[in-house]
Amino acid sequence: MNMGSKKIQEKMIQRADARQVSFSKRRSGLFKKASELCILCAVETALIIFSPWGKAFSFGHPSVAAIIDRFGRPVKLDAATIREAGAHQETVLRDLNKQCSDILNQLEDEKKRGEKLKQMRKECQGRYLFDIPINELSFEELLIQKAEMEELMGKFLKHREKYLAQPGGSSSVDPYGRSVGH
Amino acid sequence: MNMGSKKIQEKMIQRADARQVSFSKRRSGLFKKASELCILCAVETALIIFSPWGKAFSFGHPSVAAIIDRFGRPVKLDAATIREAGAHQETVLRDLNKQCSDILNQLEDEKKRGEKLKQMRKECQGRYLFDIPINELSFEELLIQKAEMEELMGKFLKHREKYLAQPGGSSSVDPYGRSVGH
DNA sequence: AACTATTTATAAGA
DNA sequence: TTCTTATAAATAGTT
Repeated sequence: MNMGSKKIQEKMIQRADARQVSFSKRRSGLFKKASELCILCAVETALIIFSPWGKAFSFGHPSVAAIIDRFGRPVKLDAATIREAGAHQETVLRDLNKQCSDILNQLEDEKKRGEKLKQMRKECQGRYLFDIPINELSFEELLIQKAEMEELMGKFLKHREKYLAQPGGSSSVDPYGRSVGH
Repeated sequence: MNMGSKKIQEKMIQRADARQVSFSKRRSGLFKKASELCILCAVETALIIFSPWGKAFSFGHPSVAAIIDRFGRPVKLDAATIREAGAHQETVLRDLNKQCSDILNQLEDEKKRGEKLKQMRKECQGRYLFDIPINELSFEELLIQKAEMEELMGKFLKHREKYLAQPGGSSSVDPYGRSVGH
């Protein structure tokens, strides 16, 4: 029987290979949850994970450094701070959250698009198997494929641009040059 | 219809009250996941969340400060705090971490225990309704109950042992005295 | 990496 | 707020 996600464990997973796999899965799950929390609830979050081999994985919204900075400062909750926060935070967070949202959405789109491409490739192979070479695809079909490829490339570039332009959110490299885990 | 956990959202929850509730739930879920990751996969993790009102919630194994330190940034602790905490801080945090871990895992046990107790009470009531007072439970039944209690206690002790043998856990209080959210 | 049986998380509703 | 419940999401073991 496939045990599925069997009852929650309460101690270290003993088998090293299973532990490594679980680490991968759970790490990615944790990053996803953290990202969702930021987006859904308009909060700021930093998450740092050190693998057993000392590799750091991090996520930060708006950035790990910003959160750590803020964390290292004594909590300031005077009237002025509250006013200030009330006036600007909602707006700023809304913007950042939207950017984050967009990226997540685009990720979904890219996934779908990837599936489409895979499907298309499969169909081409299918044609070939039925003795209809790819180069006999109709001109219209080729145009459509070209347009789709271009759209895909465009989206990808746009996505990259946005990512690079963005000050925080989930970055692919943090201020210390470590890679990010999701 | 109860919508349950409807399809994942991709943007900020609009209604403030729902957002607050979701924040509570997801924050606690995130802390739980982080704690599980630490325990199951033997890794070190720090998680900091700032609510929209500036309140910090943190989790760290072995401690938030240790992780931030390791992450490559000097922890901003003022001299007074450091002197005050002195050589014992790490140890104290470790203990607190352990306690927190224990609580998480004991929650499950306690739930079970509660169910069992409820069941037992129900059975007793049933007996009473049939005019068989509790104190007339057969000797065998009492023995069984005693054995069950002992099994529970044994489980609890074993569980505790396991944790004490373990080097770290999750923290309930950070170096700045902020409360932890789970 | 993909699958799937299960467990866990959680959005609404009471 | 806490509990319940329907449903979505995560994930351990398998292939």
